[in-house]
Amino acid sequence: MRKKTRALSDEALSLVARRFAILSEPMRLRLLHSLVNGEKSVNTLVESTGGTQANVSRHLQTLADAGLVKRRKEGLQVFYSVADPSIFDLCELVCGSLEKQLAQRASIFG
Amino acid sequence: MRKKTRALSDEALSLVARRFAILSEPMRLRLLHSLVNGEKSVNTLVESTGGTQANVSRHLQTLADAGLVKRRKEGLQVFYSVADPSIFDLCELVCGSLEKQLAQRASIFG
DNA sequence: TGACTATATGCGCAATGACGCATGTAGTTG
DNA sequence: CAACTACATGCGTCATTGCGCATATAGTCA
Repeated sequence: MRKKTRALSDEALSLVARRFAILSEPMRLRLLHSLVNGEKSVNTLVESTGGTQANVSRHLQTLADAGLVKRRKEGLQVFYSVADPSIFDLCELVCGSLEKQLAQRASIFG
Repeated sequence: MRKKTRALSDEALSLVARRFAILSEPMRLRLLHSLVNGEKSVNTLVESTGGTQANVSRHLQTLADAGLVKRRKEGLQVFYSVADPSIFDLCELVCGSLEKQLAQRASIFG
């Protein structure tokens, strides 16, 4: 081994960045959160998130393309479910970090 | 408690999304990776990442605004260091998830 | 003060992505 | 087949953001 940590390959970096980008949209986070207790149909998700049908569908497509959710068709309806539970670990880590930051800021201001 | 998980507030959702957005840029990930072993000056980071000075500076600004890195000025130079090590946990989680996905795809095709 | 170095920033361009609207497609039921 | 439902998608628009270029600022040294 020459360099212990050689320059990260552009591809690897792009993959990781892309994964974070998928999670950088409030509506997609909302959808994932709605799916935390199991699969739901698109219509159910539309109602629980308050988004338009078109927008919800597109975001679900994005999540599915990234492999974060799974699609299951049953008759007229399509059910989506979380394919990669590690997403929630990610969100918890971020939330914890944000809480720490807010707590610090709060202590600064009083 | 009425609803165990009430609709996530827009503000909270935006904060989390914003945090993910910060991490969704390859150059910023590269910068953070360069900082894994301790603080570095902007010039050092320019060299180790291969970016332009202006671009590196701006990305560092973005990371600093988000509270992910700390700024320390010493004479002419400015040293940046990781302020929130949980970032690396995030990246490892994502990498692990991506590896799993790739392994699955590989097994499908071969 | 003036020259030099290290870093930051204003500006313009190009690419990306989210959204709404309308429409397309698949499946069900009569 | 026609009508209906659930979902997907093409298109146009708008806002955001990354980048390069040039320039500004801050600190050092002669």
